[in-house]
Amino acid sequence: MTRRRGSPDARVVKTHERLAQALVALTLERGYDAVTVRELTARAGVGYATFFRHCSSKEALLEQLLTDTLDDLMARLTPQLVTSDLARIGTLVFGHARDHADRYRVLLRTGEITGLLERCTRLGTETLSATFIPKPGSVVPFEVAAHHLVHSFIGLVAWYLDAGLPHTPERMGEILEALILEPTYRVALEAKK
Amino acid sequence: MTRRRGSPDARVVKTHERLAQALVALTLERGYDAVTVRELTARAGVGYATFFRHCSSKEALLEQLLTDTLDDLMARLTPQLVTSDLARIGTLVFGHARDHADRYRVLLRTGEITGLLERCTRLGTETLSATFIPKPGSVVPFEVAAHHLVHSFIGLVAWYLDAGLPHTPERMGEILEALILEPTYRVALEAKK
DNA sequence: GAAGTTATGATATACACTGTATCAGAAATG
DNA sequence: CATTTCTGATACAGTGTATATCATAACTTC
Repeated sequence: MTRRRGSPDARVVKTHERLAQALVALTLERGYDAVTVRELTARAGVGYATFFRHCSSKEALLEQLLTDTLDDLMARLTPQLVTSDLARIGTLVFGHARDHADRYRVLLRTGEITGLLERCTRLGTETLSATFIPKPGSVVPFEVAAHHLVHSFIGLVAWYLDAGLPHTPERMGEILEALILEPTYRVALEAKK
Repeated sequence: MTRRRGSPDARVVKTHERLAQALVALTLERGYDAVTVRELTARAGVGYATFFRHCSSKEALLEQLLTDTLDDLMARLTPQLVTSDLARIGTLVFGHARDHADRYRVLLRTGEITGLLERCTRLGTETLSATFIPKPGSVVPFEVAAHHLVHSFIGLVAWYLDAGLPHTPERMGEILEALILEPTYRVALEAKK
């Protein structure tokens, strides 16, 4: 039974951490599909049956990894959003990706499984709608601009990780601004009055 | 044994077509992972063992679907590339996607499995390198620009299909130009002299 | 159109992985 | 320290993969 509040059993958190870490490591080694639950538990140093006491499936573990990571990222991002300090968002995201590179690699590489793009697009569209309105007469619909912004942002993060973190988060923030944010704003968006 | 040349056995092509069609249909219905080879052969009206005489696995069938589709697309695109008629590329690609919408949906939805992004990035980078050089002093490296171009292009095609083909290929070509091609060229590329 | 070649269908089988159940023992909480 | 709860080990049924075999049907070539 899950404990309601206060003190989670130390064994539970330890097992969960080991499983998540093993999933990341094995996915990077052999690819997500090739990883079996038996390998996973062996790598984690955990009994086979114990896995199913934590997750209903391998996908559920990945799903929770995404949720945890997104929650952590949003906790750092939200303060910048309320102060409308949009310029720093790029730096923060790329810094977060760098700090959790392996985890990000797994989540981005198995993005279609976790529904990462859909969830981020929803977040991004809501954020955009709060700050911008469609630019009148633009050839680019608002919906397309929002999708493009999120999708190419994620793509840039994925490239950053695949390329082995060749630049600082600040530099990547500048690239993001020049290649994606500024053009999208200029062509399709208008600041809310 | 595979025939060397001339006349491929009519049974082979029929079986292969049925299998490919069944894979597309079932993937759109239940999702790629949920599709089993048994379902596949049942839907295709083909014996179970026959599947493995054509493909080594479900992934191999998907892989071949991607190869066939990319070959067909490139055959239509190449003439435009040599005449440097880059403006028409967008229209051609979106038209091709519209004409083979279900197949595209499957390939884009399972992109990480088929390695679609990697192969398209290679193609796109080669094409770009033939026509453009890095813009001196740009904050955006050539490699990043090439990756961005291809990745966001693919993302726009994927949106087009998910949204249910709400615009004409010509209109999508204009959006592509305004949102992706023009900004990337302006910020990071320079025409070869 | 006939002969020979080749793919197919049906069936059986070995193997791998999943997900669940059980139970004794270890570890954490209060 | 006593009780609760998690864990490890093991067994098991169910499902899906991949291969092998053989009689039959379909196709190509001449």
